Amino acid sequence: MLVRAATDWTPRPGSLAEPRATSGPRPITCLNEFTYKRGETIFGESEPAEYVYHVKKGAARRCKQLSGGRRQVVAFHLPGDVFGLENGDVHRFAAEAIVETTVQLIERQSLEAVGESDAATGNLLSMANDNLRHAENHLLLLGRKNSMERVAAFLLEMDERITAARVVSLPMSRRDIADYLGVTLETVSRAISQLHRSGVLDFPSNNQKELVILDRAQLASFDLQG
Amino acid sequence: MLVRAATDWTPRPGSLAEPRATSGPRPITCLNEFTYKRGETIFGESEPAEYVYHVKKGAARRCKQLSGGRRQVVAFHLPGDVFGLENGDVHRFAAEAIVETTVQLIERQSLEAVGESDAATGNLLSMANDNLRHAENHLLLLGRKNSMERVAAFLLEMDERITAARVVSLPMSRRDIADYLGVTLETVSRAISQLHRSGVLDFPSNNQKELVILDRAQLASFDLQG
DNA sequence: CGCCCCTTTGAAGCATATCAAACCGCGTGG
DNA sequence: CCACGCGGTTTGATATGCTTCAAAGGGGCG
Repeated sequence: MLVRAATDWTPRPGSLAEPRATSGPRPITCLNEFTYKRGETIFGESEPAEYVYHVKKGAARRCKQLSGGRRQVVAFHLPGDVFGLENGDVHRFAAEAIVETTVQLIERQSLEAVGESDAATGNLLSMANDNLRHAENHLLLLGRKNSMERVAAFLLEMDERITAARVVSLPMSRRDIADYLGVTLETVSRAISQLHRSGVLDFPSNNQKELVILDRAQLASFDLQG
Repeated sequence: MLVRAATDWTPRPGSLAEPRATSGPRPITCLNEFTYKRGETIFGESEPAEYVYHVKKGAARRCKQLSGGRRQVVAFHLPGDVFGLENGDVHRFAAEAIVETTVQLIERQSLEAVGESDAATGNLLSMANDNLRHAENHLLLLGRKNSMERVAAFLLEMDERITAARVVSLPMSRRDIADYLGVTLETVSRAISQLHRSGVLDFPSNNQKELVILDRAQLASFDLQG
């Protein structure tokens, strides 16, 4: 097992006064600056995404902590950058100040009202955000998962999307899968063979593009959860 | 050197009649279906992004060919998916039909007109697309680059963003860099040391967070170009 | 000055790439 | 109908790049 990442950086729970804790309507209408000290959490994973952040000074990292002490930093945010805009209503990654960092907070609602006034544009934005979410999930896979975790994640993804009558019909070749997962086709093949031997999946027809997942729970246990 | 990807799949240049070749205003106003055969290119890298594609049947891959025969598939698109919406006016990845695939073509302009009518929403969309572009570039890095290429790409990115008077001031630790690049901090350190020994960069002060890039061209040559 | 944390450097192990060959389903043509 | 060839897949053996484990250096701050 590869364990490549940080365990020693400690977000400080509840160390912040205003921006993280509030939930109701706030006196701020649009702009407001706030300064975080080195190492402080700007927002945590799964926190409500109430603000969008505009970096004025300093630097922040946006990242996710995975099991096994692994961490993936998806982006660094420097002065001028805007971050924290989410598709859903919670942040999918944590944001932390790398050094003392001043951000301008923008209420999300003030942006949303505009976006939703225009259905067509709202759809465009929603599409872009869907793509972004997929890309960011894939960053975790490519950055921090080993080959078995990658293949398990892939099969679960396909299982969600293209199952017809319990059988997953993969249209793409092993090479396509490999290039998607950032490994070689041999590695993909070996992982699938191992899952077959473990009884997690089976090949109902005599071709390799159709498979049945026999033990979804065990397959999920091969994947890594964020 | 790791060479992990495909060389044998061959997009067929100019094999398509209508959707790829046209440039002027077209009779299609909004919807139009088109079917691609297995292996056909739906659009190539750097082609004008005139349409957005809605998959009706089949499957497509969106990918980029890198030097050294490496390829990264950034996404598979299955029925119901929409793809091909770009921030700029060219496609940054190629799209190819994996099997016989029917897509609904939507003229990009018909969407854009709406988006730009609303400046605030246009900005939101633009922000989301900026994030998406960054994430997709990072997918290439995490999926297909070796450690030296990753570190070189990182230094070039930081050089563009935080150079003050020729000196690049990195606010983040080696561990942060490592978790961003999907390697260990030791690997980052070794790569930077090697670049130092090669005369590509130097440390003007006696701390490791400030560095000067002496030979930008050589540094770029350590990176991998898509 | 001395401690602490971060970084660098070294040595060894391991996961995955690479190289190679066998296997297999499938279409083709004899 | 079967031999043949072909592309894709599986499996095996070896190589290697990066991780892991370990320890030494070095700068900043008390």
